[in-house]
Amino acid sequence: MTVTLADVAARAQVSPATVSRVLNGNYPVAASTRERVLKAVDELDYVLNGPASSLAAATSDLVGILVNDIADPFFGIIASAIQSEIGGPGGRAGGERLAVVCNTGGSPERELTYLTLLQRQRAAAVVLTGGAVEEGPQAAAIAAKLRKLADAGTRVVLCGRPPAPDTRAIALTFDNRGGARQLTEHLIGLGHRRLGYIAGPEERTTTRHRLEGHREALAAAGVEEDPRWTVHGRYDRRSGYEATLELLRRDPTLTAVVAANDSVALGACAALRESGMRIPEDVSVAGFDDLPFSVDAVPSLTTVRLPLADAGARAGRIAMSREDPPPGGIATIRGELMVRGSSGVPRG
Amino acid sequence: MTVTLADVAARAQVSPATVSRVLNGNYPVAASTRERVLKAVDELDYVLNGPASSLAAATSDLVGILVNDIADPFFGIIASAIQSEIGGPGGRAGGERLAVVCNTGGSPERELTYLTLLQRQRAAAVVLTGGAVEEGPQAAAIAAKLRKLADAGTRVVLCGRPPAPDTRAIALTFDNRGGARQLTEHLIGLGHRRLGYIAGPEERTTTRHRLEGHREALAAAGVEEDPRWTVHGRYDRRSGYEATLELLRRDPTLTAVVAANDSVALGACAALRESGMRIPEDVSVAGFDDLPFSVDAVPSLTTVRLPLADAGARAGRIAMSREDPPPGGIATIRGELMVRGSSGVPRG
DNA sequence: CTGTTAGCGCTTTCAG
DNA sequence: CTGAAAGCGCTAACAG
Repeated sequence: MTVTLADVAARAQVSPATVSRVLNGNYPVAASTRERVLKAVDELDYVLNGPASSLAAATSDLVGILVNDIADPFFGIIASAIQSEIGGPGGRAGGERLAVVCNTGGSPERELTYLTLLQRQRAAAVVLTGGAVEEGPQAAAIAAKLRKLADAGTRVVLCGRPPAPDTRAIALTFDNRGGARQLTEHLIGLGHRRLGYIAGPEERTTTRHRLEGHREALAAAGVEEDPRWTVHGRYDRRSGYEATLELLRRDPTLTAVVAANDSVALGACAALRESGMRIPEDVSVAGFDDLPFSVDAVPSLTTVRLPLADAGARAGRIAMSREDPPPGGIATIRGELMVRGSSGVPRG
Repeated sequence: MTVTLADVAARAQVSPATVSRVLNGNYPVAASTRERVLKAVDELDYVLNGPASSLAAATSDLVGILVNDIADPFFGIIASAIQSEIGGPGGRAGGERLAVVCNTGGSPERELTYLTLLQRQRAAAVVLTGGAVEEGPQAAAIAAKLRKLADAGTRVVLCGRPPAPDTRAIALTFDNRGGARQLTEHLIGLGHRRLGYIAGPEERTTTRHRLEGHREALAAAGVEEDPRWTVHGRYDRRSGYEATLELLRRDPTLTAVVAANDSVALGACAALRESGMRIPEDVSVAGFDDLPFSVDAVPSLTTVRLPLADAGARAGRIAMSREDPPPGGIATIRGELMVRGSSGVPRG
């Protein structure tokens, strides 16, 4: 029923070994033979059996990309960039690699499951994107898994994620702390002293680093922080909306709201507007990431631009060994403060 | 070096077959034996070899999800819903399936490449999302490929994509034509007679259907259309921005702009605002899809809501054979008109 | 309920 | 440059 390599060999009057060699293009084959084989492949409409090939060669063309939330453009942009560097020719068997993205939903359990699945498939490389969860037994299990993957020859790259010690994983980390600090310094420079902060989920590294940067700026300027000014939520719009309402309830005198990311910031804007406050006249708002929609929000959003696509592309090239890993296996990627319409001098 | 099933069998003092059986859980095994095997698996830190397993069983746990643009939440939401129905237990070997999303970038060539790659891997199912390209040799090649996949036992489901005749693929189609028609009828009902239309890329089915719906409404109301009122672009914000500037240049008397989707509509809003026009007082704007950000745009966007998550979930269940396919293999999913702040009576 | 026995389809030395 | 042969690690009858 299904046509195998042996069928192709028979039709091209060569041995299976030869067919394999032309298909993989990793061994000298006479031009005339190659053509004959290719012709047979075409006529028979032959499709290589991936599992058989992977089994025999003990490697595969699968490359996994793990993201926390596939519906969030933050990850979409990174994943897209990674794929563009991976999808191209360069793999074994036919030249193409199967770059696939796996949606973990931010859950360490699912992350672990996907890593195991990828390990089973003997993936050629794995790229983990976005912040990690730092606590709980899962965190250690994930580190252990990364180590095993690396030991088994799978290339492991972290993109927008802090380094994982003792795992041999290459890390391209965003300087979330520094970016957040710059952003809050900007607000303080404008005269703000009462700043609300909408943080992401508690246990994530990204959340912690951004919050720390914010507090560093506050401390450096001698601004005392009120515990009521920090609220935790998720990295989405709705969360920003709700958190802002909560902040306003706790302290209506706030003059600025700093959000964990741009989506949250837009939710914050909506909540402020509905509460009858103007942006930035009454309250300034700032986001993080500089996703495409942030420029033409109304008013346009002050935020920190992260070079998502560049970082993703670089991670992809490193995963494909087309670019050398950074010295020490760790690179820190800085963000750039984008001052726009949503931030201004405080009212009153 | 790497531990195999035979090693586990030796340690648990059973045959390899038995180990396989407990791992796959598809065959009766004595509880005591099972425990012994599981213990050995754990102690040896054994990981199933996916390729070997797939080769022997002639199937795999891979499920492919093809999307046009992974950075677009439209696809992210669908993909996420599909994965949530697939990722769960239910596969062979260990219970988990590897649901992976492949980013085609809207290119038929890459779509074909991914389908071939998935075919190689003997994927259990493939879900194609979003509009298709209808012309060119690639279109036929893709149909042929889908047929072959189905013949080889891979379940093929189309989600938000028109049916593919003679391919045995199940289709969950969005009623783009009907939704677009309703939307334009709404605008006409408000009194608009000079409507600009920003269409998507020329050759896509989604583009064509939405445009046709728009024109149907126009024709039904006896509104004559000026060819200058239609501009083609991409499905993104920037495209909406540029197209709107172009429309305004061609005919400054337009009172409404209908966009191919919500992202395009937001770009249109930005362009209008920069041109000094108020929404909806001077120009009404309408989108399509009702993505999450559309409600709290300013003003909130009049659009057509597509039940993206529901459709994705259903596609996922059908792909997993957990839900019966619709009669005839085709289901049409309607959109719902959402009238919001961006549309109003025409000026003057 | 468990063991034995054949392969699944391909890659890869090792010869020629 | 090409062929022969020996597995890769697992599953699936088939017996017991």
